[in-house]
Amino acid sequence: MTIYDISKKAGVSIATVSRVLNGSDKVRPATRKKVMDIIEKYDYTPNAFARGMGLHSVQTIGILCADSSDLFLAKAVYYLEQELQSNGYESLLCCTGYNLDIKKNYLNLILSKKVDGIILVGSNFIGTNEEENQYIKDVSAQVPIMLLNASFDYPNVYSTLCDDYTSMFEATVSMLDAGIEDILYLYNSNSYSGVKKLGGFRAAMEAHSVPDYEKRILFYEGDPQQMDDVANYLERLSKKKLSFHGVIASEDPLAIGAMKYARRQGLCVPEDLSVIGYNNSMLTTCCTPELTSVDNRLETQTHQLVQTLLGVLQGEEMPKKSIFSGKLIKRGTTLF
Amino acid sequence: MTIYDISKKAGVSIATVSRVLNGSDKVRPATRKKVMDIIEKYDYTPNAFARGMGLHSVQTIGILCADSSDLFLAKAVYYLEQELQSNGYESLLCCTGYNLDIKKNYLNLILSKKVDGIILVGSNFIGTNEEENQYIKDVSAQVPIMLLNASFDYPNVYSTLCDDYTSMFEATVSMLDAGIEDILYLYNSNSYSGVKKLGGFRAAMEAHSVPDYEKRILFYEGDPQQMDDVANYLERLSKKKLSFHGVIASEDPLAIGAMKYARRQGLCVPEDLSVIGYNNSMLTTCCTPELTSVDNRLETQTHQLVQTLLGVLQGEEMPKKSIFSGKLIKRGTTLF
DNA sequence: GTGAAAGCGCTAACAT
DNA sequence: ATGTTAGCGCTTTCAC
Repeated sequence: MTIYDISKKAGVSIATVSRVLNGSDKVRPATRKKVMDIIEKYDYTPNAFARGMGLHSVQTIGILCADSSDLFLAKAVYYLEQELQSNGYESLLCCTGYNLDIKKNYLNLILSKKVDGIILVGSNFIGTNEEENQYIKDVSAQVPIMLLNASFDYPNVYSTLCDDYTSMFEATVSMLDAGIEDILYLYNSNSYSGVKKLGGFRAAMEAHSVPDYEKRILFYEGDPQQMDDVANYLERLSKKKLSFHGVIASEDPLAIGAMKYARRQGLCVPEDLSVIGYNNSMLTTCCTPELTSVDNRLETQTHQLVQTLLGVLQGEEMPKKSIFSGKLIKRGTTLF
Repeated sequence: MTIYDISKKAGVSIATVSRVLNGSDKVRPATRKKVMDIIEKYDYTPNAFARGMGLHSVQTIGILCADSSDLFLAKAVYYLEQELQSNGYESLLCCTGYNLDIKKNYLNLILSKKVDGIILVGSNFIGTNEEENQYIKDVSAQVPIMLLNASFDYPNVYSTLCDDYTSMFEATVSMLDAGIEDILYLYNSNSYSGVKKLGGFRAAMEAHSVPDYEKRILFYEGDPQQMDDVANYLERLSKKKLSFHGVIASEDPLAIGAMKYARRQGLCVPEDLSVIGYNNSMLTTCCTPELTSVDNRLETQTHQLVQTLLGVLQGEEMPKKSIFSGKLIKRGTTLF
């Protein structure tokens, strides 16, 4: 069923059908109804490809994320999808994995679909050196690039993020103020936000003149979602006489791993060990005691990101960078 | 930059460029190289819309799921995406929400993109009466429909699922055999698999001649992910003198809610209350004790689904229905 | 207000 | 092995 079939059945030209389809006001109501009836009767839907060819925009946004099964990313994608949808945009999702070359390919692939803009979800799309980020510069020449939870200063690139540095700084200070100085910092990513968080932690330790804190900063290599493995890792560590009475993790699952470790060691949380997670995911309320965690206001972020994008697409001047402060949600794994 | 520009610069016809682009073997290597060089030099990417118009297939599969932030669905989507990708297919994801009309719209929308097949993730796409499922019949006339975790017998509709009936039957029997008869069955969906699970539970109760079990079958109306609310719900219930020493839930979060309830009441899990969840999600290892749960072999399912789809697309005759048995993963919330 | 006709960029059948 | 050309289904001038 094509526009020709419909026009024939309705006794009008294809131009008129097209006008009805696109809501032009230059169609007599009677004609419109006649055409609409046929369209509905035959359940006709215009071919998106043919349509996209003529059109400049097809009201579609490309969303790239490394792993849609990650709790944080999945939620972000969901919010974005909903927000875009309610603004009349469709979204095209690609899960790229964490490999740089594959990410590049996907970016080009999604670009060839004539998307109006691209959202990169998660800070893992931004590398630390210029060369790594070249592919973003290239693409930004064609469509606006929106970064969620990352920042990159370049024309036509817009960033929306949580102030992870300050959030982590404050979370750390809370723990220090509670008298815990031997804090283990557990992280698993050197992404943009990963670096910021670590920076915040270090700054807090410096500000409190904690001696020798670097030895308690640990990069966890494995899959953080395997919380038992995280616990194993910490057990091995404690045998090496590295003592700690607090754990701050860059992600909730790592924090849960620390809680598992504590349980195995017969340590009480929070009396013997305080734990703070990050992301305020649903995991925080699954464990006992419930996990104190930093909320990075994901929903606020996604909302703002889409608003900025819509503005940009309408040619308005929009802020290049929107930063929201995070918030420590105090639950049962901390005494303060 | 179009195929015409490239052909001009390379001094060949557009047909030759097209052949190079599509990897035809009827191009002399020298010609191919000449064209490729130009393509790379100008960083040319063919227009996907123009391409899609000519082509019959664009190697794209539409994936519909109600809510990509649901732990189970997110994981399913992820596996599917990876599997399709490694077989040379792209995927187009839409999150539809749970409203029937919106789901229908999305189906049509995704169809208009000329996808080669459509995967409906989660049993909430299949209703209990014929009329609800009409939209699936309509679409199946055009492309194969793959159902994950649901079943619907109709031409060109293929189902891949876990034998939820038997899995739930066996899980229930395990608990009954352990001497617990007053089991609370907590569920929140009357979807295809929801109905199967409940059926399995009932059958087990019948088989053990448990009296009066219907009064302990409870439909939870709220959002199961809000586990505190689930606990509240159960507290209200226990005040109404409904006693139970076991909880079987149709989803892990509901089971976690039950564990929260137990803790508030000062009940020990599993000594005073046994709990079984469903889906074997990552939540099962977040709580204490860890949650016994039914594993529905999601990865096996998604693998099989994609294999079946690929077969169908190649015109092979494939099984209309693939059923895998689930498995009870015993952890700390049960004594058996 | 409506129709005729010229593209949009590509694929594929056909011709050479 | 390569070129020519007719569509694919739609949008959008430009006439009427």
